[in-house]
Amino acid sequence: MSLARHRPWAGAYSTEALCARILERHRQVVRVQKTPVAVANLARIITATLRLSNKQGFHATSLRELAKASGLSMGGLYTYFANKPMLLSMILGEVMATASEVLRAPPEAVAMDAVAHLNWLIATHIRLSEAMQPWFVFAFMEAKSFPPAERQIALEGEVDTESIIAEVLKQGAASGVFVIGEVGLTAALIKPLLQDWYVKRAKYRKRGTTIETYIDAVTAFVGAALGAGTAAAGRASRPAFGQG
Amino acid sequence: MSLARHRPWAGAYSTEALCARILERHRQVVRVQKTPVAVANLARIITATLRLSNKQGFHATSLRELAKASGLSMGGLYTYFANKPMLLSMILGEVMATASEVLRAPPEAVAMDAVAHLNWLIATHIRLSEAMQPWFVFAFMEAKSFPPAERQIALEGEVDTESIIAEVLKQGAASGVFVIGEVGLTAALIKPLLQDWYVKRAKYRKRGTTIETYIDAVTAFVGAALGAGTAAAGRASRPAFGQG
DNA sequence: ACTTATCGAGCGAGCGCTCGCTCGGAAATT
DNA sequence: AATTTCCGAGCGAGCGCTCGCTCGATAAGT
Repeated sequence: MSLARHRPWAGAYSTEALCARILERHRQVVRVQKTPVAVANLARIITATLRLSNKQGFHATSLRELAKASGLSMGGLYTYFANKPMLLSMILGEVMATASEVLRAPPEAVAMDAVAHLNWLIATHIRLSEAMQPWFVFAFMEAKSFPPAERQIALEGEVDTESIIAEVLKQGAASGVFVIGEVGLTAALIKPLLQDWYVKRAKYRKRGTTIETYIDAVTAFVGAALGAGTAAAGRASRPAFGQG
Repeated sequence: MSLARHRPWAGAYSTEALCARILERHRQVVRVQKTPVAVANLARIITATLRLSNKQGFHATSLRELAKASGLSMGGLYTYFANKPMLLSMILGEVMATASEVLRAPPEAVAMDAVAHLNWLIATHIRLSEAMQPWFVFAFMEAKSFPPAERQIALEGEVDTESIIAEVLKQGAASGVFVIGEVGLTAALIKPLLQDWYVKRAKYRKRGTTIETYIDAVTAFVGAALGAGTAAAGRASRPAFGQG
């Protein structure tokens, strides 16, 4: 399937898989012992949290609503987290960890060539944010109304992504394939182009823009802006996903 | 002063001026009769609302907090709006109206040339969002957790700006100064570059990026992406502000 | 000039309600 | 029988919002 070829992580980044990782990370606070039960319920809780929060905001979502939507009771919820902010923190942490992990592991073939590497970063970031769309929207929208400690994590996530981009830009500028004024600032400008796909998803859906079209558009736009010789080289990144 | 030259609206878009316009628009709901008193108090209320909401979210800001911060009482607040959502709506409406008004009134000299027009749009949008920074942040962050009717207004504002950009792109593409795949999608990609300045202001402040640097960077980035012959033409837009 | 009547602006305790969170016991599993 | 899981009524706190009230300024009456 072409869909599978483009999203080799369809399984690896399913809600179930992500919740299993969250459980690992918070084993001492989740009071339910049986792992399969815990993962299943966590998945129901987090699915409901993402759905309701992305509609009306995390703060405006009450635990009673959440209990009803997830099929657990008030008390049941509290066997999975100690308090409401911690639920937020669980989701946020998982998004940050996964994003950093994925973006820091480019295929070898791609890492050698700055243009290919940048195009891979663009495509990968957008596809990952598509696979984990509700998670990314949540992290983006809710991060600011968070206690300082956790907000710091979110901020670092943003800076982290940018520094990955900046690193590639630096290499490309050094080898002469990119023409860039200031590397850091240019990386900062590329980031919102990647985020727009999930932040304003409704808009693109209404426009009828597919993810492939969007990736191609961003790749071409950024490529042209950086003076990369062949913007068409963007296409080189796609087959690389097939081997995942 | 160079600052005044770059922001001829420093007075026209002050909190006081904006609140005076809000008062006009909502005369029948504000029960305070004396205009100077009403404007002054509206300004205190809205300043406090923007400050608290941008820190912790509108929903998380209670009217008791707001009363304390604005120097009015609970009852006093309710002589200026009928209910809490309406306070939100007042602010949102003012941002949308002002943005549309300003962006739809380019200087004549600029409107003739697509490149100059686009660069003027970029610079103007960024400078307006700087002058009204708390307002823009508020509109961006709070719009989604709003009743359908008002959310629609926010959405239309977004679409409105994009269609202004798209119109200029279309002209430029027709006259051959821009090389653009799909006009609508390209306009959609330019928008987040304008928004990033106020959405992630903390980041740019930390980087030490000035607004002039940012405008130049976006202008150059977009210019190059569109294949506009002289990206340096961006500078032509700035003196035009002096005449305001 | 002095008194009195009127009024609009502002106050804040208190209403009904929902919030996040707890805990003793029922139900299910082993 | 023992242990684990899950339930949901109930707690105090805080919410948006109301309303009877005070008070200083202005207007009217003398």
